[in-house]
Amino acid sequence: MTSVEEPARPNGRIRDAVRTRAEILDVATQEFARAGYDGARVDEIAARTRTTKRMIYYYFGGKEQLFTAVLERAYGVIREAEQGLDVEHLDPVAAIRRLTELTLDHHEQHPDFIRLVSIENIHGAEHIAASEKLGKIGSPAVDVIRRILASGQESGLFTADVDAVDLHAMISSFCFFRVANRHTFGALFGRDLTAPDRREHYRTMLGDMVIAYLTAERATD
Amino acid sequence: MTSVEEPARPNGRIRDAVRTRAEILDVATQEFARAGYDGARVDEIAARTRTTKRMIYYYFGGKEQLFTAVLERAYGVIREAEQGLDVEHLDPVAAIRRLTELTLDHHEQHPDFIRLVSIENIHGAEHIAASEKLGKIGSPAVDVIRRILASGQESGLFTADVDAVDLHAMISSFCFFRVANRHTFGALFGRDLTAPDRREHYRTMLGDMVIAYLTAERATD
Amino acid sequence: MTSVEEPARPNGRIRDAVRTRAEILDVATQEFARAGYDGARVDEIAARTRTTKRMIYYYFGGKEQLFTAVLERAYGVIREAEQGLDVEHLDPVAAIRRLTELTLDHHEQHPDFIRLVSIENIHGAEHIAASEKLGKIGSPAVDVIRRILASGQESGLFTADVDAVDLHAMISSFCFFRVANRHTFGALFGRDLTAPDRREHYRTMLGDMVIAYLTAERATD
Amino acid sequence: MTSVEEPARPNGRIRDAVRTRAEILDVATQEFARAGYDGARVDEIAARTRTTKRMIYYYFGGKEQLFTAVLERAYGVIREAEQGLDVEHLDPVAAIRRLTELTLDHHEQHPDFIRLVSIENIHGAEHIAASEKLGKIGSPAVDVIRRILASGQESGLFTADVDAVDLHAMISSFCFFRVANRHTFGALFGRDLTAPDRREHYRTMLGDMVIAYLTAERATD
DNA sequence: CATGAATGAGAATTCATTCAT
DNA sequence: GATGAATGAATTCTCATTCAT
Repeated sequence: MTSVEEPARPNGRIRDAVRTRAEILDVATQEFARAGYDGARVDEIAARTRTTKRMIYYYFGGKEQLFTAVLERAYGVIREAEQGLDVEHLDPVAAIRRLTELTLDHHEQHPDFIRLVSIENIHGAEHIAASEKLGKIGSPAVDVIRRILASGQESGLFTADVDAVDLHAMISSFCFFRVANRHTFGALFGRDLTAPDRREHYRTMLGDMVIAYLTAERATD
Repeated sequence: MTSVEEPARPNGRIRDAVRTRAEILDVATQEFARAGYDGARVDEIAARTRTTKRMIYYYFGGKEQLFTAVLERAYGVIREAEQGLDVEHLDPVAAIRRLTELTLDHHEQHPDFIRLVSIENIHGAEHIAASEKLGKIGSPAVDVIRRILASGQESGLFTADVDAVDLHAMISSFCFFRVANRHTFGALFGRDLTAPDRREHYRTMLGDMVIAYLTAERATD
Repeated sequence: MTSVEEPARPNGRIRDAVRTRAEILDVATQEFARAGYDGARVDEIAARTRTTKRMIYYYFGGKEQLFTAVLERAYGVIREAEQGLDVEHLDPVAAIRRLTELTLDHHEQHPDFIRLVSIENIHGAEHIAASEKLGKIGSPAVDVIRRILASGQESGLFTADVDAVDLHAMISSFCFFRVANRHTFGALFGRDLTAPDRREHYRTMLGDMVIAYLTAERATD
Repeated sequence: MTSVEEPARPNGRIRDAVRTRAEILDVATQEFARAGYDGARVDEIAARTRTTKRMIYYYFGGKEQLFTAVLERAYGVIREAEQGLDVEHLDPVAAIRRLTELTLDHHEQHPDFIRLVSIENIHGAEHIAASEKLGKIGSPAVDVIRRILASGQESGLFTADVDAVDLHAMISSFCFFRVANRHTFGALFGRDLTAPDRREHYRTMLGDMVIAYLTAERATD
């Protein structure tokens, strides 16, 4: 009889399989983010990996599915980060300000993710649609916003009757644009939206705007 | 002002050349916007034109230059539209609100332009850099904003010490995001940011936010 | 007669081996018949089996040998059926007619076998040549024909001086063609040679033809 | 001005195009006939041609369409040959005998065509179905048979009430089988159905059989 | 100015087979 | 006996670009 008592831990080969898969995803993320879906080369991805092109097909099935897997993992990372948001102990105004700052920082720290999302939009979000993992996953950030808004509205601090998803869109817009469109914006206006010495400026500006909006005096309906 | 009038009576061949060039640009705009730079096919562009593929090379030199020409024309159209902005007869608050509305409408009406800009950003704005026409062209909209801000600040209506380019970025962010990222946003949050029956909602929301920001009560520095 | 009985009580493993082997052959038969030798996929065969691809190599050695094994078993089935032919108690004319009918029926009932034979002919019968089991095995049907012809010629019923192998070829031709070429024939002539409601027609037609040939009045040489 | 008086004849390049196309078809016919659809290699076909693999895709679109074009031409050749059948000046019996002989000869002379038809049947005649040229084209041979049968039946020489398409199937069966299945038949029965010194034997045999069938004494219905 | 034919270089994908356990 | 992971070598197909006229 062969040894049946295999350790519960995966053996070396399986462990390698997991690592190889992750390595392919790492490289593919960079390559897709760098060149777009059609611009990325499976050959190039393979070359920058310790495995062969053949393994990409073995693990993922094809370029399309590889891109989907890249997206899935990228969104997963974002979700994890959002789950780590810890702002609800602050008062509503401070919480929103902190949230906008963290959102801006986070976008700045993940330019590849931003690019992947731009690319996926060029392709009509078809990979998200094809993914089982990525159907309406919502976002922890929206949940956080929803709770802060409820708290702020209850206390009368927030006068705006704004929806959490819409506010999330509003906040994300600037954070996303700042990174995604920095090349054309820089080229056309000569201003680098992601210059480190202007980061604080934009963090403040975005926070000011959102807070101003939420707390503005409003005529009684 | 540059001469907008075409020279009187170009002969038939020149006229055809102009028309052919325009036709190629029309089709190429759609095709690049649809599929991205690498996803677009020169064959496909040619096939949807009354001329042949050879003409694309004759007129533009290659795919790269064709894309640059597409970008140049697209930005030109935007600039022309911005030059038509007529809001300075309004009081600063109304002017800003009107400007945000027009900006939002304009983005919605030009999804292909939005896509081209996303695509150009994926490619690091290298075509803008290579273009002679598109160096730091700025934008008439920024000039308009600059003048409104000056007026509003002078009159004390605007308390914020905001820069015109930054405010332009802020306004554009939401308008751009709403169109560019509508696919992923819709897929992930189940909300169509460009649904016609929500357009008014977003116009108001964006205007409210910008106005709130500009007019917020501020502690004296 | 060869021993048909399996050895008493093979142990479980052997039994499994026998069953696994048979299962692979079943699936491989379908797959080769469906797609041809080169069109068949070892992966596909394995996937439709309860075992793995590795087992195919373990049991058969490779795709080539698997196909040979499929052929060997298919010819074996045919031979067994032919051995069951029981027409010699009939008078020669009735016996030939019955034989043609059974042959026609049998071909119709084994379209996969027909396809395998077509495929093997495309490959110049190289697998038969490579097989130890399939060297000039002849066919029980030919033996039956030989005996009927001898009887018919002896009694003067059959006037034709025909060879058993040739007559077998003649009978098989139509039965084979009717199944093997039904797709092209149907597509080109709009007639389905294997339509159930025409089966009786073709059985009669073939029998008539063979009988007419064997019993035709002939000038004395 | 450039010379407008181009000769009505196609110029050198076009002429080459026609020749190149024909050359590709020649080689592809051999290669597909030799190895089957899946066994054939586009690379191999290209290598045996004066052009490159790229041209095969330029001219035909792909392997599938190339095979279809090969089939179309092969069937075209057959039809042309059948249109040259000149047997109707003979009396019905002689005409049928001559027709069977010519059919047998023709199959023997076109083994590649036979193989292509076998291959197409393995693939369910899908390429014929996809071809615009090859939909129910029927066959001139059937028309000839139809007229001979009518004449023979009218004169009372032919007693059989046989349909022309069925008789064509019957005659073709043997001619086809003799070539298509010669490898397996030879391997299993040790008889070469296409041995030159047996050709006359089979021509006679087939003619005898068909004539016997058509002229057999029949009980009055 | 205009055009159909041509193409080199490369791209994604597949397949039978083997290895480590 | 049995198995999932791995893979080298091919295979089909594509694409931007240029040539001859």
